[in-house]
Amino acid sequence: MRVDLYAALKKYFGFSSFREGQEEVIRDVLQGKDVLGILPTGTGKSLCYQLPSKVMGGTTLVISPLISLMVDQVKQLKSSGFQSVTALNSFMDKEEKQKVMNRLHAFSLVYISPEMLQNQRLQQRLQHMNIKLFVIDEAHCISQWGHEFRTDYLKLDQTIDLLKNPPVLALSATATPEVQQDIMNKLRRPHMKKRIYPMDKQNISLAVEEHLSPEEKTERIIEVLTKNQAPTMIYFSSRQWAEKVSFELRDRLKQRVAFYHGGMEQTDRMLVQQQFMNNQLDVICCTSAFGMGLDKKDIRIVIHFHLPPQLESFIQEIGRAGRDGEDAVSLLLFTRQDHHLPQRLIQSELPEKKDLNRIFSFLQKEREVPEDEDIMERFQLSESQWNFVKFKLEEEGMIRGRWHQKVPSAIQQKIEQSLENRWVYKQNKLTEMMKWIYETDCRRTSLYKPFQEVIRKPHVPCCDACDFKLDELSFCEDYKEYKKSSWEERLSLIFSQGVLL
DNA sequence: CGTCTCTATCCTTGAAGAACGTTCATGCAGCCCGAGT
Repeated sequence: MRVDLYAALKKYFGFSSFREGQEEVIRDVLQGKDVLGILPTGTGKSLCYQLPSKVMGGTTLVISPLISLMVDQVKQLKSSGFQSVTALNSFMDKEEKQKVMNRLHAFSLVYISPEMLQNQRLQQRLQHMNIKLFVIDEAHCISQWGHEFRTDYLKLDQTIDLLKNPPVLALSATATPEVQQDIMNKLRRPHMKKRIYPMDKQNISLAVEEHLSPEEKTERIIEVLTKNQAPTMIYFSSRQWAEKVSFELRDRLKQRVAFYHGGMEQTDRMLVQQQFMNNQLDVICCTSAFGMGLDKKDIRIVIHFHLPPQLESFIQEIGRAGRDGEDAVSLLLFTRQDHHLPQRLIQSELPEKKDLNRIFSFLQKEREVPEDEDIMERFQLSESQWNFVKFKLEEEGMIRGRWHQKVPSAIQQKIEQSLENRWVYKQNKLTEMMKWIYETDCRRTSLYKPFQEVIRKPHVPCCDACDFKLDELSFCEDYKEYKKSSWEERLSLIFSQGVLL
């Protein structure tokens, strides 16, 4: 198929040139290749499937991890003139869903969650459609969330088969070679065309500091944010701490501070995010719930109050700073005890060997698989722990719906082995993170080395091991600009962004 | 000495009620039946 890509780009999107990587990915996709695209945030990953979808016709299916991401995308596309776009999700009422389902073939872009994709009715519907392209947005979720947390991410390969193997495009902003391989393995597409672009941020200075206690960390944050006033994110691994520190900061800083985590009401979450976007809040104390799909360009400071469980998470989180290309800073604060928290999180995520054995012998006796809640209650398992076991049993064909078999010892051993591997993997990831915080050589080099061969020279002071001194830093954002604007301007800003629900 | 933890989606298999499109499978015990000794 010969297409004038530039004409199409101009016609449908109004741009006259591509950003780095877009054209290469699109050409591969149009040639029907399976593509793994790792493009840095802000390069417009969505264009990589939106343009092909226009050119190829038929339907492009986009797997997306968050309803809010899907809704944003659909809203944005519709406002720029793309009509045949939809997002199937649980927020739709029955009627609307039925309506969309009946004319699903008429949509050129369909956004959907991996969970909903497992719906049998939907699968049957999709089987008889002309699916031209299967896109996985935020594809690192396959590797990062698929194994325990959202195991439906590991079932995508089966669905792709069911759809008679359309070309697959997996997109992400951060993936180590290891994660890239895992994505390809889990999709059972070992020969994807790799389009990998550097992800080291040349405008972020890195600093790590050891402290003696959480209180000392808090004092340090107050010190830094008193001197530097600019949009700031502070990452926590605990909801409680996020709230606690946000109250403390609210009392003692000039800046407007709020917290954000997954335990909050949807409406509160949206409110906080919108306020932060509109510069009505300066500092957000958040857990990892905040960030994916966040498109604020002028975040200047990202602070880590706790240790992320792996370097990938850390890189993703600091990558939210300085998307406008201007100078930004990452500061990680740790104490000698801090590895306990990620350690406990790993434990709560994976079952133990004895849990496995108890489940196996239970299935030996029982006829039916109980409801998820019942089995979790019975064996005192977290959702992730049961998800892990359940998926492994399904993968081996031991469970299908309500039915199950007695698990032969060979398969028991196989599952035990994969559990063991997973423990080792997670443990190693944490160790890698720990090693990095005690690193004495250049932090930039050691941080990005696992991701890419060549690390580019930063445009800003590099890191605290090189030439960066946090105490000499002085961000002083000018908030006047916003405060001056009239209520009409502010209102139109709010309307143009739109709100979910 | 005791502390004590993150991330999201979906309610899918219905069965007597209007609007194209589609249609399928699991494990196992126990029973019946017919063939071979």
